[in-house]
Amino acid sequence: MKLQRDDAGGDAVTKRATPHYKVIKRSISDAVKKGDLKPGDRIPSEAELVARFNVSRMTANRALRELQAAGVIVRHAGKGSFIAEPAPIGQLIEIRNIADEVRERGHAWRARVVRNDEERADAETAALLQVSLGTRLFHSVIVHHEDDLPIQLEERFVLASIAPEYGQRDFTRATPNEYLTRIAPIERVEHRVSATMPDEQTRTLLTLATDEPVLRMTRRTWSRGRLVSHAWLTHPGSRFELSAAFAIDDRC
Amino acid sequence: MKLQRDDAGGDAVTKRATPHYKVIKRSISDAVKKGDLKPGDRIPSEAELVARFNVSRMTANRALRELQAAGVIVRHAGKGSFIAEPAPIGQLIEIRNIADEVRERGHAWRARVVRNDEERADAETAALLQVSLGTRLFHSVIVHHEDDLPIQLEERFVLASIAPEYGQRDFTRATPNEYLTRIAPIERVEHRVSATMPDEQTRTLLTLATDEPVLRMTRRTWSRGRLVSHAWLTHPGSRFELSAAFAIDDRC
DNA sequence: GCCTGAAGATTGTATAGTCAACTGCGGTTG
DNA sequence: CAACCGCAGTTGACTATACAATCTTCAGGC
Repeated sequence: MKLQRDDAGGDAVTKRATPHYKVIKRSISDAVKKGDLKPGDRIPSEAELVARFNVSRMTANRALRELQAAGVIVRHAGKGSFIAEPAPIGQLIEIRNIADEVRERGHAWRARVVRNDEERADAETAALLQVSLGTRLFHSVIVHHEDDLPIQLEERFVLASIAPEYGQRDFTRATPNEYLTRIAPIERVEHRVSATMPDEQTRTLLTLATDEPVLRMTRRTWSRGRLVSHAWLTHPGSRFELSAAFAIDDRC
Repeated sequence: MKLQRDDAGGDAVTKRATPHYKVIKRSISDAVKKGDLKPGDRIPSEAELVARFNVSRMTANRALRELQAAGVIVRHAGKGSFIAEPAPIGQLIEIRNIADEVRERGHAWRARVVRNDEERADAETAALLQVSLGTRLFHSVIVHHEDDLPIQLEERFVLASIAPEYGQRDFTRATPNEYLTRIAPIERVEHRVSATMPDEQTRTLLTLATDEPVLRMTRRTWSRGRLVSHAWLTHPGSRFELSAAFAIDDRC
């Protein structure tokens, strides 16, 4: 007695039945969105879903397991499944690759390499990269343009041992970020964003007005257990915005 | 011929076997981290995993399906499974509730409510909330302190119809954000972050030095299909940083 | 040479059942 | 009364099998 994929409705609609596990997922996350189910509420057990939707337990299990992975519900063996507290930890903002972002807006991305030298870590840079004095580093300064308008100043320090060819790369074609993510699998990234007033050199390179503040992002990346790169990404406050949208639907 | 949960090793270790599907997931994501598998590489099919790990196809399927959900691999019926491109869209930054954040740092959170009035939408606010002129709104201005030091100015407009008690709430105890997320299920949130110079009132309320820039976050939230709140969250550039760390391990 | 169609590989979905581990409850026992 | 035991409900992990949809490959026919 096999279900033939059109069991639920039974009437018209021969086009394409939605999978059973998705039907169950939707029925629950819709109830959450409508407010019928609130955080802490108990939801039907797998056995009850088996009876109500006429599916096997594996199918009900898959629906609930995916809802748990999405953070919609929490489950506990022996007790049951319950609606989760709503995203207790705040929202997320997306940080993109500057070149992709510019191109996606339909503009041309251009980069001017101000410097790209190999040097030995002094007191300051050794602290930044958590290495000992004299460690070989690359130090690059690049200005990124959107249609000839400078929108990002990138100053970056990279461990020479992890990226020996960094000094020879042509960063007018692909960003250091693109190069580094390709040669070294990134294990961890840390971002910090703050608003400051630029120093004289930054003001010149980004052609800023005298009173214009900048949005400065500090990005550190780890690979194979080591901190491999430290970058300051500086944007004119007037010509750049970090932005992101987050929709609950993504979780269902 | 049932496997008794200690099949793999067979020798010591009676403590607690890791589930088979997790063993498979780790073996693949470890190979990605070590660099043995690179983006675009083909990984064993479900049938091959069945043979290699001596599990049923459903178990191999679960491992691969979860790796796909995590964005580690991409799968295509008829072709096979392949290592995904490395997070093609950038990293994510976390945006937290200001009160939680302050408390987590071990400091006291305090709020001063500068105003919290009901008003009718004028041209400017009607545009912000995408409503018609004269719609009833609440308009609140709150200064958040970390141990008596002002760290956030929150100016917020809220649809009165969705939160009729907003004007009576005591926001020195719980933030508007906490209140709103409790009474209305949030469907969508949009954030924009930029660096600007503050106006005179902002400078006064946050006790800023004359040349100090601010980090301004614009947050809009939707509930039940409507834009219900528009907020400007303004931080002194010198006393606040958005930050976030992202580890690949989270996906496995 | 080129189109067609069959076969095989691969993933997607689903069923039916098993054993294990955890939780809460009620009844039994000391 | 309190401690213990066992049972029912629940989730977690797994097996074995089945059929459908999609894609590749290759042989056969024109």
